Amino acid sequence: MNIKLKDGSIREFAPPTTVKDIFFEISPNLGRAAVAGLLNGEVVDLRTAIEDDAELLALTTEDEGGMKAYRHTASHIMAQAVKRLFPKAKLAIGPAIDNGFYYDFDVEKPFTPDDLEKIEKEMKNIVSANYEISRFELPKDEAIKFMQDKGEIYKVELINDLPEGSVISFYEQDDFVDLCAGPHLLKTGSKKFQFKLLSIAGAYWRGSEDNKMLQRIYATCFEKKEELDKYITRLEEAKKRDHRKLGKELEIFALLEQGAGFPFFLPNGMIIKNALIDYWREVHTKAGYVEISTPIILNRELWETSGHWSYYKENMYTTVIDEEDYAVKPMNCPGGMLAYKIKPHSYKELPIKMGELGLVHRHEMSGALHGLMRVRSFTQDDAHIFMLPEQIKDEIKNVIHLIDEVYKTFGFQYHLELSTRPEKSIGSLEDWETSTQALKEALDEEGLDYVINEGDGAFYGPKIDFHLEDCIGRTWQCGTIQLDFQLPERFELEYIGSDGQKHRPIMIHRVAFGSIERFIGILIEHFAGSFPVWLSPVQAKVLTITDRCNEYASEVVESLKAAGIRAEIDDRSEKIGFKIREARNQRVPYIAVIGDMEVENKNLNVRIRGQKDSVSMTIDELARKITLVSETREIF
RNA sequence: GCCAAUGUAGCUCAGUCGGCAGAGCAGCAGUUUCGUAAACUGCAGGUCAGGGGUUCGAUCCCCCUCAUUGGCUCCA
Repeated sequence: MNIKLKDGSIREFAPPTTVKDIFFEISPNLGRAAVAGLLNGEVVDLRTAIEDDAELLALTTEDEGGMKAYRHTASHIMAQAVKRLFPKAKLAIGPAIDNGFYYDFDVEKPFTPDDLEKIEKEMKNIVSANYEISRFELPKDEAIKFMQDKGEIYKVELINDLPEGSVISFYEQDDFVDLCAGPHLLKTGSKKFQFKLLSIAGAYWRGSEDNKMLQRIYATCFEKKEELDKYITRLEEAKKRDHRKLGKELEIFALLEQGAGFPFFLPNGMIIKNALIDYWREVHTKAGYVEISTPIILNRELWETSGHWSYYKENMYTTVIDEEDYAVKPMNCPGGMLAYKIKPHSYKELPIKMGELGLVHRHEMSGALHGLMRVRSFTQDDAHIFMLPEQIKDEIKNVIHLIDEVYKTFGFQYHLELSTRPEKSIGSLEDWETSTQALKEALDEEGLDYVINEGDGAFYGPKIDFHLEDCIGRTWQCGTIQLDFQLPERFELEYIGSDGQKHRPIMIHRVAFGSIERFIGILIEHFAGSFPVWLSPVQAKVLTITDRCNEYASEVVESLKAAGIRAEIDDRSEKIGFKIREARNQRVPYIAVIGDMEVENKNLNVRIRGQKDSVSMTIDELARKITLVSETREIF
């Protein structure tokens, strides 16, 4: 395990043997440093133990394991506070999570925001009291009885599920005892906890909607006040960038109650959407794709062939017309399969890359809808690639390159995940093996890092997912490359090989944006509304200082428009400061101001977004600059 | 779908312990002609999400519906 030392350097660390044994016994799941553990039968602060070791200087809580112990101890403190205030509350689980922790409770009445304040206050009392935290173990039957006596039915269920003979540990602070694998800090006030209760939410017991819904309290927790503040500032920053807020302000899209989950795209939004589509076509044409368009509505027979009618029906919009069942497409694939089948294909044609910007509709659960990120109708930038088995690796590489090129255009960082065969799957083990191997080799040969998610693939084939990282560190799964063993079978796709025999092609689905609507949502947040020039709904705005300049200003706008630039005039009789404020709020990248001086000199005073000082230039200079920045899709 | 909260003017939000509904911004009409992030005056704008109930009277209390928001993956 690696330890971060006081001087910031990282070094390998073998825990002292006496600590090591217990250390891993206490926190088998962490596998990394904890802040507290057992040493010679006693709970100790491991950091002290480590500091005592001549070779080791410090184990910082920047180490994830350490932070986990903090957060988990904080969750116990919260549980204790809740038990004090609501003695009837039953405890479920309370793990540490990214940036904080939560605890699930079964309470008669759901918590209110007022309760949160009270709980937080009580937690602070517990921290101030600085209770010792001690650990004890019980055999399974006694552990069950212990929790039964306390009426903690959820804990009893948890213990029941633990394997026979396993060590069942409890942590106790003051009069509060909780079943827990640890690790924890030594005292409830070992360090002043920097926490803040964030929200109340319903959550099913063990995540299953068949179970009772419990009340979950989410909280954030850090070691240092500055870290907590930083995290809260980040949440606020994310809120400012929220695409739902900016989408409304910048008139990009609208969500109306007449169509929950069906976004309306407004003129500004359509400029962005069309610019993305133009770009998409440019990139795909260059990469040898052809484009098709398949119908939105198709009959039941097709969806039975594809399997959607039996497996996906509850998410599809269906209707009966002339006594025949129809469904609105939730995916483009079945139509794409039919398009391939329209004529016989020779091996010489493969690979065939058929792209489709397909509008799909899915009946998502009402509670899952979220702005443009989770909608019920969206455009997938889909493509199906039909190929020979020996073409898999190269084609995967081509797709990886293409998606990489697309993401770089927006300045996105991303990471890759490879998902392998799940337990329930179709296709022969041999097919899975060769195709998973092809995906791996493609990634390895490109020298790419990736995470492997064993058993996380689709039932019909392995896949590579692209997870975008936006500028405030959140990740979004967008691109995906999926092999599919199912549809070519179901649709009996064929090609004629060099042997004159019929063979089944290998097929992949892939998307780069994923959903154009969602991608726009991500772009809004990534750029905080300040889109690159090529996507900006208004690229240049011409502002007049007095009415005397209106005529010249109109000429300027006309010549910018003639150069293919999206330009607008603001010749209202308002003060220049006011007009500039509005143009800036609209995130217009080039603001040209025209007063008597500019009319006389036949030039412009231009403010470029993100630059402090304005510059003088001619109309031609501005037009050339915008055209260049737009064509190169520069980001600024 | 489930739990909870929310829904008042185009936007952001006050308000009514049940008695004719408010502000700022935006809009419109004037005035102002101004040099880099908010000029001034006036006008207009609402079946208080929709439906039902209780009441002399409901935007407010109760019920239903719709929509929105935070969650429903993190396993003692």
